Amino acid sequence: MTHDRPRTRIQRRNRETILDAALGVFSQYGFRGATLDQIATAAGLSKPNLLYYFPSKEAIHVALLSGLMDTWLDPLRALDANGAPLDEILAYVRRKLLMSRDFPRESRLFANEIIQGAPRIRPALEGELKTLVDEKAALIAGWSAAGRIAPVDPYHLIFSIWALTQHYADFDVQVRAVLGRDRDDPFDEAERYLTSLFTRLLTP
Amino acid sequence: MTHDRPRTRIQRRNRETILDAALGVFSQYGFRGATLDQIATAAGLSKPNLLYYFPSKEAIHVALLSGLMDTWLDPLRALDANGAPLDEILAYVRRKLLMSRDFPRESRLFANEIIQGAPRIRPALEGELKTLVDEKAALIAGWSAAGRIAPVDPYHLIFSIWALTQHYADFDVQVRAVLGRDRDDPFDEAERYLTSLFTRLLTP
DNA sequence: CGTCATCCTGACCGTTTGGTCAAACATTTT
DNA sequence: AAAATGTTTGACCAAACGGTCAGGATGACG
Repeated sequence: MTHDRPRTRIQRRNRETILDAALGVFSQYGFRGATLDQIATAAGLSKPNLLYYFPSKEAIHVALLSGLMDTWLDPLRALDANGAPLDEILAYVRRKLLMSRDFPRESRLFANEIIQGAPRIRPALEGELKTLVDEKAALIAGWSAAGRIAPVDPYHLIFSIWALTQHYADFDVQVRAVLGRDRDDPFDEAERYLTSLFTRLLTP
Repeated sequence: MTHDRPRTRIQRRNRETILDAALGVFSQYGFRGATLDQIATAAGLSKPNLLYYFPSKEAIHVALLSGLMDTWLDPLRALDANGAPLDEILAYVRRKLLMSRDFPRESRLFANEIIQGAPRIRPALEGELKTLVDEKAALIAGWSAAGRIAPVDPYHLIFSIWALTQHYADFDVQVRAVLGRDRDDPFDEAERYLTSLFTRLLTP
């Protein structure tokens, strides 16, 4: 059984190779659209060898998703109650946008899962995710009530940060098609635009 | 050959039934993840009968996408150069949000296609879509330069409208999971929030 | 070097997939 | 009512799918 925690370096290396390859395939085609052969080819391994490291296709997908959820929420977790409200939120936007730029495959994997109805991570959405958002929404509502930022619905503020930042990862093809070739990097432009947007929105 | 324009009522009815069923399946599982059997079952027809009306799985997908593109751009097309700038943009946001509420499957179909790298509609993105956005971006830039709305990057303004409105369709499951059961309809809340957001952003 | 656990693969299996086809059934036209 | 046209299906096919397995190759280690 190699399906527990990895014991050797080969296991660690190959499991990582597989997850990296699977991330690329799953994020593009979704769970049902991805095939073990695609993943195996991308990983440079044989199909039976994949199944030596993971018991099934679904196990690979689950491993990716559960590993992802934590990373994905980190930027929000770092929202600090002791910081300056506007700066904290702008910093959060920036962190989230950087994740879109540096981990677009992860963003698309997540998007695929949600669009599909979140069959595998619904519990995490209603548990872990909701708990964290509730907590941070309360924090933002506090800032709002104290007049330190303009009054906003904190939940929809968070949604709008997710939507705006993830859009540049998930819809990258569309963004680049519309902007054309001879422009600045979309992510640089987005950072300026989003900073300005949220500054205007939240300044009391 | 029934693959040209429909001639009889039965053809018109069945083609529509098939497209409606296919929309549900493709929008949830993506092109590769969807199966003809799923579509056939959803449509209440036999699989060979599907292929009597459409030559292939891909033909169904293409029929959906090409029919969609026009509908999808209509709200933006209606942005009127002669209207009051802020009202025009707010009305556009509202139209787009209504489409997310009333046609979430279409939104997800589109999202799936883009996330996948737009293999079937890239030309439309770089042609039809880009042309329309360029035109409307110029209009918005004009309003901006004339001081009728606050200065903004018109392209990213349009992106942000897309991102914010489509988020409520594509990530519906997540939105509802986070908001919980005992709240207002997410789309009503979103309308108030987005109206306020764009008003603050664009008021000079 | 030997040995033992780990790692890898070719061949294979049952099922599902997109698609075909001849023939049956239904409808319209004459 | 008969002929012609349009619609539907059961049976079928080759390819692709997720997964298994016996056994060979490769490494770790005394």
